[in-house]
Amino acid sequence: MKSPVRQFKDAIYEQFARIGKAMSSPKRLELLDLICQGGKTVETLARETGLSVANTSQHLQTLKSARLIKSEKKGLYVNYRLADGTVCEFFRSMRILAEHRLAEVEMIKRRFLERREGMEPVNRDELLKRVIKGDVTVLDVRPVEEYVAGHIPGALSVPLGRLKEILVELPVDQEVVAYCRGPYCVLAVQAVEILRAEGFNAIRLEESVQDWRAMGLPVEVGD
Amino acid sequence: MKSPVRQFKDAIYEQFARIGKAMSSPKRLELLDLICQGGKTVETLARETGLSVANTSQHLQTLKSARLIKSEKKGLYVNYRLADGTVCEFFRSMRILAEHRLAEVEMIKRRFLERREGMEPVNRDELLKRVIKGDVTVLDVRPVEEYVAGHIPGALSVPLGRLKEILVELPVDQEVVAYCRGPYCVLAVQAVEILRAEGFNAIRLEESVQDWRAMGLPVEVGD
DNA sequence: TCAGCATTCAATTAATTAATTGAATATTAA
DNA sequence: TTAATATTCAATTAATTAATTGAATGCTGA
Repeated sequence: MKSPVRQFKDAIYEQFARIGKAMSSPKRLELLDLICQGGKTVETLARETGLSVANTSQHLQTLKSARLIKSEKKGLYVNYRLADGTVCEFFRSMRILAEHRLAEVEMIKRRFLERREGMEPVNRDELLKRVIKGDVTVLDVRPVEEYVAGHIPGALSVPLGRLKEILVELPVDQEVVAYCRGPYCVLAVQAVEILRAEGFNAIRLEESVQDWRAMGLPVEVGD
Repeated sequence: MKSPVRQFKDAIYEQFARIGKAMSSPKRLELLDLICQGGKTVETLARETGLSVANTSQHLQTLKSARLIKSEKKGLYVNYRLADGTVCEFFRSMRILAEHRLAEVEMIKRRFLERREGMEPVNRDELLKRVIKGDVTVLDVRPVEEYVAGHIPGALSVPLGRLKEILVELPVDQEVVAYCRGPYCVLAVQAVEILRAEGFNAIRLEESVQDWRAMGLPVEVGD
């Protein structure tokens, strides 16, 4: 028979572990990361992650039962969104801890990016300063909904698929900075490749809107 | 065949999930929480958590392979300690997220404490101010090693087991504040019970040294 | 009311993980 | 060298979890 103190501790740590369990599956983390960019339907999330819809739905329910996300039925679709802004901050702190403690993360990133061009070392603080100052053209290459849910002030919404159509409207004399969902999203990498092929002086900003917000900088909502 | 982008994402989120997996077991979280208080041997950790030594050792190796803790052989004993102060901060942010999102945590705590006395509502900010100002007697009722690893400046090390011997040395006119490993550790609760039974005006500080540090307050190391 | 669609549920299989036990290893002191 | 002790390893069992499939539910517009 367990002592009351032991029962209490077991019960408490079991609760804490609900968060850990929810965040112990790679696919669930990918889903959560996507949901940090704004509410999404099951189908959208399934498409983005390469999971089956049924499997996606199950993972979402796991996240939901850990109270990390909420769902809301809108007509035919179910929209999943973060339960709370603090969940996004927590996910970010997990990402940062992993980057900090697990050298593998940096290795995987380097191995992936080294074949792709446009990834020469950039002075990130310097780049951020120029973005803040507004003397570069900033492109948000995520889907429009994510731009609407929150973007860097002054950024133009140019989803990757529409980038080519829009090229002619960009000022040729100004540097172009593309950003997406963060360091592990490849949309901005691809955007920079396209822009450079067209002769633009383009560069990628690794930071996401969430990083931007975490740095205490203002985020613009809507279009 | 998976696309290179998918391979990249799978690899990255798999790394993130290492942290989540390590933190998905209640017992492992309890071990990690204990290690946040300072380095400990396998045996000590096994005793504190009620796990078998072999089982404790296995959990510790899981935490170690996620790079959350480090081990160091000291003679006959193996000492496990945090890999990094940021791990403790991360654990704390998980605890706070759980408290914030999971109403069950508050319920479990209330249910446990309501039978125990000395838990009437306390103005926590007010209490903290008095502790900071130093016009109360502050007792650190954790084991001595934990006190040595870091304690609230001005606190006296009085491990729970030795509290009764030391009672006569306490000033009777001053309020006594006891603290331990945080809100889910019961040492300070028990200390307050003993102190009150002896006629002291005693109160529990829920905050741990880690909370104290996180609030930007100084922590004293050594004795 | 019916057809079409998004999502969830239920059942199955495969894979992973926790706990237990007893043996093995490594260090220290006799 | 040996005995004692702390820890880890290896093997087993029980439990949990992920992915898959096909059926069920529930909403919308015809």
